[in-house]
Amino acid sequence: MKSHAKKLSIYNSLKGEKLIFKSLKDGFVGLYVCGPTVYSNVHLGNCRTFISFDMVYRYLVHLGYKVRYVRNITDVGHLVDDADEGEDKIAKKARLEQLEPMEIVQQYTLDFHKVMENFNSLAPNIEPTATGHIIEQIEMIQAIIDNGFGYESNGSVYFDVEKYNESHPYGELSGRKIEDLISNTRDLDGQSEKRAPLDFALWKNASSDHIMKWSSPWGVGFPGWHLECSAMSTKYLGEEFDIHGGGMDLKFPHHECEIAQGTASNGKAPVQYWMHGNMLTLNGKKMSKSTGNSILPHELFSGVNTFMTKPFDSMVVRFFMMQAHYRSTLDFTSEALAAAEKGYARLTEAMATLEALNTSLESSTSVNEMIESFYSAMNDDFNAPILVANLFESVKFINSVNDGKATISASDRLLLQTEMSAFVVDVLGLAPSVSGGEDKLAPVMDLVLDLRQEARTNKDWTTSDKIRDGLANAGIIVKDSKEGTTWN
RNA sequence: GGUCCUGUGGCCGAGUGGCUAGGCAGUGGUCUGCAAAACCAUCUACAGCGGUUCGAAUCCGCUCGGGACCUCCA
Repeated sequence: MKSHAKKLSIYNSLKGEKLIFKSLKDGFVGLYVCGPTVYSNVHLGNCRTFISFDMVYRYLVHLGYKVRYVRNITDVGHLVDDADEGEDKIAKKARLEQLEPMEIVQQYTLDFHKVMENFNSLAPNIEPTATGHIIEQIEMIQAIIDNGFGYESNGSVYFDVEKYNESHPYGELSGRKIEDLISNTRDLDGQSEKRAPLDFALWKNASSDHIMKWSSPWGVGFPGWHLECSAMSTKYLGEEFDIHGGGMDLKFPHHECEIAQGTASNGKAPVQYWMHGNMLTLNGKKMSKSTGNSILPHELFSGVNTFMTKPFDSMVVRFFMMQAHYRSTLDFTSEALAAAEKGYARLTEAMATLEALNTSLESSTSVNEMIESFYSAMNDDFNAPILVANLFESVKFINSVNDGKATISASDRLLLQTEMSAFVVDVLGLAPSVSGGEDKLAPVMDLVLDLRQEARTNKDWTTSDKIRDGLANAGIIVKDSKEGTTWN
């Protein structure tokens, strides 16, 4: 464990303040993140949350924690309509497309994995599915019933929110009072199976034509949505674990229900630190599948979409996201992406420059201080934008050394190289994209640039510029400097 | 309607009771055969009105604007 690990503070949504992070078990962190519902392609807004927590995971690992990172796949259980006449999203989609539910699940799970890989997001240690944990969910429901917080009604089981609220505060995460919730609940049909409108489903009775269903002590049915996360986080991380993350929009009711379910089933609040990532906006509005205000990753990479003027690389998009704090909304525009693209190029070029930098006996600036600034940024609730700003201070320094206006010692160069790479590649997860086929191109470029250099020596500017412009048309930028000519 | 968040310069975004993040764009230089890159310098800010304070963009109140949740949502 790095000494910096002791200084990490995290904004805990439950307390509403930044607190020094202390894991339940020294050196170990249990991290649970609510994953996607695989009933359609993940859009960029979904990706932001997962990328944010990928960064969190990466930094915890960088600090030396042994992290068990669990992120679920929801492949059943989201009710499309009001809970009383609910139909699960996956089942609905399956009916529409005449497919097996698990076909839908497979298709979009693969898509999700591909997209996350594109964004250089690390796979979680465990990626459990809701359908794979029906037994665990049934057991948890039984425990909730046994403890007096759940009741059966017509083959369905509901969580008794008001009963729970008598002994535990319901709404503490989202800052709601139960009286307000009751008075603000929409009108429901009188024939509700629920005792109270606030009660939420733990298990839903399935009608005969429902295609995803399982046997349970209460009859054939399917689990309620909120339950899977409780069951799976308990199974893999324990009744109490360190960090639970997810999008801001899941705070209520989903996460509130998780707290209630965990507490009702085993008497303990499950989570130490709740973390919520903010929304990605498009045209100033939350990105959302249902409203159509969303963009898919591949549409962004290919440039085929109505929002952006050109295609953007996945690493540029990731860099762009890292320039905003995870708790702030981030607005997605073509102009902002283009700015990020240039900034990212500058950062990666400086890192390449650093490797070849001439060294001196001493450094003209404190490299140690620079590196400390990387840590202090990230230790302040994973403040990636400050880290990026501090990295650019280093970029400036590197370029100054390259210009002969500043100096760096050999040991500092090595140190800076190691740490910049650690923060840019390992923590921010920015992997300079590997372009294939360069092996064959390199000798060709050597030849072409050789010919151009001959022309330049002969002051044959027409020929040398023709070569440079021609290469530029092919997407290869040639740069001349005192040390020679470079290209990319 | 209820609860909560937010309003920063041309754009994106940090931050915070006094020391004007950062990126992109702009302007003027240096360098260069010319470019590009880089470096140096530099211009646009803290929604409005009032209050607290020696001092507020930062705290408080009001007004106006934007957003989220309250129903599936990352």
